[in-house]
Amino acid sequence: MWSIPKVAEASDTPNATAATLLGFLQHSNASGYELAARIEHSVGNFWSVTRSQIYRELRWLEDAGYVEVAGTGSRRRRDYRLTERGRAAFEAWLAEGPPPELIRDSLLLFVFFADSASPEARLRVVREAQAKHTARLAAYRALLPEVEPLAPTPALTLHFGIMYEELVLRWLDNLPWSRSPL
Amino acid sequence: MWSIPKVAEASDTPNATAATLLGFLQHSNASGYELAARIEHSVGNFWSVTRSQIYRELRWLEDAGYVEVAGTGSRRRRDYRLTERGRAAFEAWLAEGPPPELIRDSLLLFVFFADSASPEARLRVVREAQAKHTARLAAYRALLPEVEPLAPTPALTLHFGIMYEELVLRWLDNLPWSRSPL
DNA sequence: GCCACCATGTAACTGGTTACATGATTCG
DNA sequence: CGAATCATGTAACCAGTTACATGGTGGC
Repeated sequence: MWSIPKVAEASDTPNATAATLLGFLQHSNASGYELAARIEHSVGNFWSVTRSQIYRELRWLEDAGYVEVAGTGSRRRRDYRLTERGRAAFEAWLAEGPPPELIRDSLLLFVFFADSASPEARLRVVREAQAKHTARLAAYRALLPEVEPLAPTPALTLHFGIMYEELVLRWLDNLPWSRSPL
Repeated sequence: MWSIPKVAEASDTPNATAATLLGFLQHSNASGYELAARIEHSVGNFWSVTRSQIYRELRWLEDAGYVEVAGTGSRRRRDYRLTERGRAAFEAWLAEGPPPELIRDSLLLFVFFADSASPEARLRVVREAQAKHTARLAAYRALLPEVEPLAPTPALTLHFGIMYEELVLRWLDNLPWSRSPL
């Protein structure tokens, strides 16, 4: 028995982060920096992407022929344009659909182990989480009337964000040690 | 101006995954394999940890003096015991509290871009997500009566899971294309 | 006694984050 | 004009996932 020789076939399907870039390049050309800025305030709320990643993926996308340099600016700025193949790759990514996701939240980890934590720590953690999530909820609510008329489909994710923050706050409120003053 | 010489000070605070191992070792000694099994069905629902990681962190924890080999079994099995310093490190981790987490969910990414997807893809994605989350919800509900009496604090995370799955299902149900038969 | 499966672990890769570098621009 | 800040990007590190390896065990 011989092992099947492994053809080093570079995968040609973009990962979710690369696909995000393709998605944003549909509308207009942009540099990595611009993409970062646009992403941060929209998708960034539920799909964090850092600039480092963006540049890496842009290089990869260029190698794959999914984007091309549309122009170059001062300092080392390069603007990218979506190619036809890139558009197709984006549509293929959409057609495939997202893999099932799991929650991954260290606040839950803390609560899981909360019996081992001091009452002070428990209370402080809950208070901090409440502050954080209250702020996010307010930010999402403020955003909604701006976003919804212009972009109803993306706004569906904002609705999710709002429902989620409300849920977390309800849950925090009902933690047994969240009311007792130590 | 000289740059400050960087002392290669290996950080001594465990990351959340390592802390999880310490948390589980509080009750009883265990091998990496056992830890993996215990974690998978409890914390694993909201803090996924693979065996590879576990072994890496165990080596690190041993180097740091937070766990020690308590015995060795067949094949290369090694059972670990929490040390006093390890217990202290776990408590320190708890006292510090979790960093604020962000949602990261590619289903939301899909919905964000859903205007570019085909109606078939939209419908299929929603249906698959509904199936997945319905199954999880059922599993959590089935687990609750077992877990809650024995471990009420950990069960709080199960409550969260249930509320979360219900929320996702509600949201999916209300997506504009989720009802229309294409 | 061998085959299938379970227990146990390592290695390699991918993706995400943090830290750093450096060229323009604005403003007091 | 010099300092602060913004725009742009690279490099190094860390954590998570996938794929592989190998030693025991229990049933036929």
